[in-house]
Amino acid sequence: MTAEQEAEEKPKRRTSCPSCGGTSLVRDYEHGELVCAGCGYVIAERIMDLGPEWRAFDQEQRDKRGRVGAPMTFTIHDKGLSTMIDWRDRDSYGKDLTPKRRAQIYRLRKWQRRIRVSDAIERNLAFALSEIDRMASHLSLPKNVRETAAVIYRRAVEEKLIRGRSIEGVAGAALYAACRECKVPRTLDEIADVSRVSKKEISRSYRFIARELLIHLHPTSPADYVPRFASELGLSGEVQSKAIEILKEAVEKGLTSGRGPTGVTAAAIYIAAQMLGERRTQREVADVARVTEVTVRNRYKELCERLGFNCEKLG
DNA sequence: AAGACGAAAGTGGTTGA
DNA sequence: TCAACAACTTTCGTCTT
Repeated sequence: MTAEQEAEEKPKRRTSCPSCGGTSLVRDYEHGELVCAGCGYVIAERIMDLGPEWRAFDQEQRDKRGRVGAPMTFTIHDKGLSTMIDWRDRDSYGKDLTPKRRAQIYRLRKWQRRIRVSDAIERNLAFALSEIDRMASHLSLPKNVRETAAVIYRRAVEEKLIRGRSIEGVAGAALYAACRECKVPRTLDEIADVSRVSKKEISRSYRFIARELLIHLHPTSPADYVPRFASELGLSGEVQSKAIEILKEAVEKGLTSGRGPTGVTAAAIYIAAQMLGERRTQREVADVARVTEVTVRNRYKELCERLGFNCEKLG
């Protein structure tokens, strides 16, 4: 049995190296790999890091860095997490404060009260922005996309579009819009995967804020998906350019309108890879593009027919 | 045996009355 | 609000490499 076949059998957990038989396996979380310490054989990729993302060298640090404690509550305005200025006019040693100090503390308390009122909006914003950031890092999105998403979200707040909608939904929608605006498109599915809400909710929010904020994005160009899909398939730069070339022609002939851009992209990559002898199966291409083989096939057929490729001779 | 192909029925979202 | 509709998916059987 080959290593690949063994790796396919998911439920099994590897305890020994299929290459050298060694039993000391190392989890390399930095690269997300399970590696044999003996021979360096990479047994599994994309393993999940189950531990915290921080490191601690002693108990004190662990206590400090651990975030698992009493649950946050959303019913208290500040989720019970904010620092409160004590009402007693004592310092931390329990001594009385000087009159001057007391006056200063009084002013601080006053401001804390005031700030809390406008805090409702800020709180909403802070939560949404951290949510955007969380999703963006799951999707490995660059900073400019996060910034754009944040700007869109802020505008949505200013226009009072959040009311009646979930913060997560709008955050997802903002991120989706930002991705498209920055020409690093992610599909709604991908956003939904890292979001806490459904795809439906995100798309509803997206349509709504896009209309209200007068964001009109051009329909996503299939070519924008090429680099990501191609690199996920481990295809060369030549294949990418070829795919983009094919797509350009397809756009000119109107083969893309009304079609899902990902399906068209998948087909173009499939053809390009075949032409340049870096053949990938329809299944592989379909998987990275998150469409079905059938869709790849249909687009592929159309492209071949209309662009005059000879399907039979491609392989 | 895996991959490619195609038919047919099903699904979720859009559109227009 | 509802039905019609196009795109896409799911499923499954057959053909090809």
